[in-house]
Amino acid sequence: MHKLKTPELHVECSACPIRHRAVCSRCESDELSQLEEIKYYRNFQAGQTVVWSDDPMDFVGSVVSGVATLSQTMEDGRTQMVGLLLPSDFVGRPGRRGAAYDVTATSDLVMCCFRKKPFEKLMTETPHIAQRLLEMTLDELDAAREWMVVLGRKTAREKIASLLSIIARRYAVLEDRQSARSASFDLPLTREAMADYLGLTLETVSRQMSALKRDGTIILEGKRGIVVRDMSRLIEEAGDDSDGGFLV
Amino acid sequence: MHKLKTPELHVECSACPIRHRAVCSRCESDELSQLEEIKYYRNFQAGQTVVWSDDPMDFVGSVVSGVATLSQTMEDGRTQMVGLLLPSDFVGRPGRRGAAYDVTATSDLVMCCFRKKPFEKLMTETPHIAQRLLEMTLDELDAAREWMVVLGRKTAREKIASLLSIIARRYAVLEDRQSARSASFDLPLTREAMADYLGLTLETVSRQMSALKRDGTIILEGKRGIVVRDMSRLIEEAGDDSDGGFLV
DNA sequence: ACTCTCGTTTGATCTGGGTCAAGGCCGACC
DNA sequence: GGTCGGCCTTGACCCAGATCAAACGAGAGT
Repeated sequence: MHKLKTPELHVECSACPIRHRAVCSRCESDELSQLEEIKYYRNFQAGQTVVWSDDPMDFVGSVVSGVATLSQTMEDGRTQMVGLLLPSDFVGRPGRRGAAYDVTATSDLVMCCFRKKPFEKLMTETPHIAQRLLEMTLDELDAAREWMVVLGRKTAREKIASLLSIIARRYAVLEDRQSARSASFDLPLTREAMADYLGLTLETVSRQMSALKRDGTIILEGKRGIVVRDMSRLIEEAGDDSDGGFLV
Repeated sequence: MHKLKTPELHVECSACPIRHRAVCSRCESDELSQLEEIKYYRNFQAGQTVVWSDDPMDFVGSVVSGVATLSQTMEDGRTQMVGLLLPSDFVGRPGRRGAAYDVTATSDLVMCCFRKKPFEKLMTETPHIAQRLLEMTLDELDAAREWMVVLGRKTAREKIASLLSIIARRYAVLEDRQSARSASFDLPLTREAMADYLGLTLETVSRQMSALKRDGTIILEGKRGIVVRDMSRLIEEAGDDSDGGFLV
């Protein structure tokens, strides 16, 4: 986690995977300078759409701050979220035409972007960037598959607990508080968005949230604030196999 | 699709992605010879486990013929399939420790394998292999996400229709009969395996199969043979968004 | 031919979560 | 301060799919 010196923007790019994960891990300065040239930042407001599923999507990038979702909608309106993008997550499909999913900001969002063409060129010229991207894509694939278990086999209560523990864990990592027994964070999703993630209705989400509150597993502070008293309790509620893995 | 000259085995490797997709697409002979050295074939019988989810998994490879599944099981026994491996699909996680999922042969299976260490070495030395693998992993990710929609938002009938049309489409591609109006194939999965894929019970799967048969969408020939009268009808039953995409 | 096993089908009943409907809460805007 | 519009909560009822249970069919072994 380091400050970028893009003074016009004053953004702390704790996230940028290319710089932080792919490049910094090897620190080759010529790549850094190439990346600086094609890099730019974009801001979105809560609720705004970043790209539509069939837009050309001429960039790739990663989330610096805020939360975005990837979702897919059937013609009759049923929608399913297929990915949750938290700070440090990468978006984009190098070598692919369209976006394939709707990308929506669910809170105010800052993204660090690279124009796609030059990024792809850079990728073919710089072997370990492709390797890093493969690495990251494998992580996403693991997360997606883990999520298939949630969608296919868990009860409503377990689904909610799974979602909360994933988000809590992710923020714990970002804030380096991983060993804490309790956790608190702002849940940047509406009940409807949670429902779309979990394959439930918003009423069921609401009822299960109330139930978890009622028996003391979580505390709701205002509309979005969530306090988890005891992470291990929550993880147990999630019915988690494989110790809860490292979803999303 | 070309014959391999590995005479000891007499296998037609229509599948091997490294050779066929990554290498053949560029045909660089030095790589071919390197690959030949670390390549070997493995046969499995129907029902046999290829690797357990926490096994070290010292190889990567691809399916030459037959069908395998990737699945995950919760401690209480609920299981969810997270991937279906048909001929030409790649298995393995270069740069990863374990297998992460149970891999099981659901029919007699031939795999073309590469020992992992040398394969990884080759990968770092040969940029476009990493790129090809990234490509393939992105495809898998798309398939997994498409499947999340099926699991999260489709009805039992739509789920069955989705599964059948995915498999039909995959075999159509393999056999190069893509434009055919009808399709027929052996469904190499038990009702239980289908249920595990679809997040249903085997009874529900059986009932929905009977229903699809009853109203003439499919014909069952013996226990495993399936004939689809009219693919477009089946795809419609699948409730498919995005024209049915290119799942799995 | 008989029977054992394994997968499958079908029926009867139950239930978790969906659906429909009515308020409640709170910040924004007049 | 009032009311309007977004969310969220809660209740009452319903239904798709789960669960429980029985029986069927086909291949394999004796």
